[in-house]
Amino acid sequence: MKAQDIRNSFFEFFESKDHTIVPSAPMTVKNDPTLMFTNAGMNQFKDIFLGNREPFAKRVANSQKCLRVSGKHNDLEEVGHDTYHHTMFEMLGNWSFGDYFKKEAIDWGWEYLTELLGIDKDRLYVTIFQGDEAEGLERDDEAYDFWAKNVPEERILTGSKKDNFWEMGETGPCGPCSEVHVDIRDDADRAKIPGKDLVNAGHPLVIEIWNLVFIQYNRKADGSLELLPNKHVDTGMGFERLCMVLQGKRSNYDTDIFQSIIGEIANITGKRYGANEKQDIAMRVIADHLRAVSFSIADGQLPSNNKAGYVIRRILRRAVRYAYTNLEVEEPLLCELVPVLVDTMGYQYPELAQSQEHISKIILEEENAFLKTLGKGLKMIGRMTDQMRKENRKVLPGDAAFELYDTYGFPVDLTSLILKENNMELDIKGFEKEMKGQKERSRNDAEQDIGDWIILDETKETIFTGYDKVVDEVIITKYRTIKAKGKEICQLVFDKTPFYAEMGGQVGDTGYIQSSTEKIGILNTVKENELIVHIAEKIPANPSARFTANIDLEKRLMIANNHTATHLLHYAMRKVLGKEVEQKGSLVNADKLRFDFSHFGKPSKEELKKIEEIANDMVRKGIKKEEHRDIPIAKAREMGAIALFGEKYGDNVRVIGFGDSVELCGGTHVDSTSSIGMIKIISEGAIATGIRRIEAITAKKTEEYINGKIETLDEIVSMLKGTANVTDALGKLIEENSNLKKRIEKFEAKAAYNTFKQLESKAITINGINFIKGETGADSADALKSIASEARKNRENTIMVVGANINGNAGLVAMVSDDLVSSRGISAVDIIKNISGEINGGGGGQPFLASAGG
RNA sequence: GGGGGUUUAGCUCAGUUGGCUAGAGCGUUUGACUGGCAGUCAAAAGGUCAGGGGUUCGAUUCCCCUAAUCUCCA
Repeated sequence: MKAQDIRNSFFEFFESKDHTIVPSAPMTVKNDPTLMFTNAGMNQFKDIFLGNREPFAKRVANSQKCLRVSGKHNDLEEVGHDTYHHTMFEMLGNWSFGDYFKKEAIDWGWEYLTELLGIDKDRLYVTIFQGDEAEGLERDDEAYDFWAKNVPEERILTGSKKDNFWEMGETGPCGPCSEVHVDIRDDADRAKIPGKDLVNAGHPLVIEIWNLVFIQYNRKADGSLELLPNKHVDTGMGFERLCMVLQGKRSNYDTDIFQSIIGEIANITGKRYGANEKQDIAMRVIADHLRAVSFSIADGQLPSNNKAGYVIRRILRRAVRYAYTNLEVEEPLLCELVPVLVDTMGYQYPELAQSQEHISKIILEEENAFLKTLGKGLKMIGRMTDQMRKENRKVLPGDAAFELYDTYGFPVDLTSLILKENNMELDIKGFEKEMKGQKERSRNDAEQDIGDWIILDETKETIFTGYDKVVDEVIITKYRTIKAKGKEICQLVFDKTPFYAEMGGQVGDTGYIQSSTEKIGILNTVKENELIVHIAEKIPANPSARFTANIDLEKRLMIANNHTATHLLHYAMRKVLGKEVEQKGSLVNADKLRFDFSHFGKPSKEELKKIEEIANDMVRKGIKKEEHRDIPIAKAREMGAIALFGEKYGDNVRVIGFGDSVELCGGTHVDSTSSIGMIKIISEGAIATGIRRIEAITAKKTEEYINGKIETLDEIVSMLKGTANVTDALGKLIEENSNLKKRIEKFEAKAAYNTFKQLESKAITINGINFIKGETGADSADALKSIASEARKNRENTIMVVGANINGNAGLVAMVSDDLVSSRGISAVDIIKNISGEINGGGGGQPFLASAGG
């Protein structure tokens, strides 16, 4: 059975059980401070579990692309060394939101695996939660009973809290879970040790394939558990493992999902998979990481130097490192593999196929950059080993290796390898100590104390009224405080709010709320998943009061100007530069707008001018806003609305149109484009391969900008005595200036020579050495030095000391001609040190020329 | 978010207790050799030493701030 057929059979099975099949959410996560990447199928439903959003369907199933590389689940360092760890994987899942519970979840799970897929029942084991005394939790007898109807009792095992109690995080929904394990060893091995002894024991061929989570509790900040009113089912089945089982393989990497990629690696490198363990590891690493990086880029997360982007960069570099050491590949390799990946996965994930060219280019760029980093590191480590050899040392100190790693990004295992090749070793303990210190610092910094929500009102969803209102009557439904680094952040949630929460590049609103007794500033508004959270100055003395919420109007208007201008520029760019221009990110605040877009090559000045022209024509026409709220996404597409890849849209969307510019957008806009006044692009540049950024301003900011420019120009014109052609006049001036400079230099050199000559005529002889001294009219230390240099150029057997009044300070320069320095060891520095006391100063320099001041 | 590094000519980089009139290689321009090109030799142009502030007689060098960039940790 091909991978694609297996995926489809899952969808068809749960469709027949009245489930709605939904597409995978993007692998990159926005609006959730606790999560950078989707790491489980349930992420996109988190708000439903938390009770912040009503479910759109009671039963849902999907295949979710996941990435596990940071935080609680971090398998990165395992990947490649065994046959089943992955960074990116697909998770098949079925979900019940307050609908069916343990019975159906268990029955259907068993039915799908054994009847539909025909997995041998003798090879399956299930586990249930054994209970936990400390938590006051009992054994999950319910689950046991339902399993017992399908499975012989000796195949039902119990598991501890670690394996069989699932928690989303420190706080939040949780509950017991039941896992299905499969034993794919051959019969001889199975006869020797019974499979049930190997369940959850880390055996690569006795593995968990499905986890059924029964969410029935909520974990509070104080650690206690409370029963949820609505119980949910959350299941996850690792797709790659399932394929391995069904295709009769012993390794995930032997399935058709990975084999095409590995085949291509073998093809390019000329090495055979299966011939050599070290090379096999590298090939698995590369195949796995290629998927993670490519999908991430397709979802809009490019490799970069911090946060999520940095995680992606690290994955990519790990792959390059393995290619470099184990496969001896010293040129970009991953970028060559993208087409094969698109061939095998593009049908299920069209976003991948769409950005193929872009992905290849980005990866190529990254690979080159890292190969350069490696080259630098190799040079440094070469210097270190040379030094060690000289000093006859064999052990590289841990802090040196740490510096290589921490500051220059040179992988420590490579350091270790190179040392070994030189018959040296690494003080690994010292390295780890440094590493621990680094982690400590970061942890201390990140420490924060999140309080429980204090719930005043059971209203779940905040209604956003800010499209129509700027002031609204609200009540606080819940609030909490977060302590971090001695600062306290107060968060408020309302039943409804005119405050726009930071989203889609548009910054959050600020303003204040007021009751009959107090007024509290709102410093920012952010989204946590779907929850609109107001960051307040403080918690109100009486949180149950009624409040009037007021947004900062002036700021909101500027933001709206800039957001609408972004749409107009986007439209104009697609018109001028072509339809392949796609938005890759944007920032809209009260001061300016920033817009990143995909485009290869620099737009010409004329093109930029044309873009501005088209957008400003639309501004002047005073086009009225056309807004459609809550229309089906299919209809929006019919209207020609531009949607963004890597963005999660619900079934119903909001469409904003200004004339021919039509976009899906949740932001706030002006009623008529005339409010924008004028759009001015103030910068354009590249930020990554194939990605460029423009910045622009609108309305009053444009006026200020243009007036500022005109003022400067006026000043220049008046300085040039009102000349007609400023550029010509300036050009002439610059040329003249440079000619004059050259002439002055010549004169100064000549003057210096003359001064030298003049002083030389008064030279005296001491101990057979010509001695020249005197005060000069030089006005800078450099001029003094010039005079002394003339002497050095023209005379042997000479010592010279000259002085001058330089801006009220005494300046002295001493010169000793080269022959005296080398033959008699006389140093100008000694001379200058001796005499600088006379002028109350200090000095120094080289043996032949030294200066002092005082 | 925190730690460390980097920023010097168009490019790649030197510059060692603070003082050399700030250098090299490549590239550019010009000249010579050659039938022409490649090449070799010679010469020249090209620097607000990232920006701002401070210490000092004097800062590319030391200290502080800002920005960009790299890197590690979270």
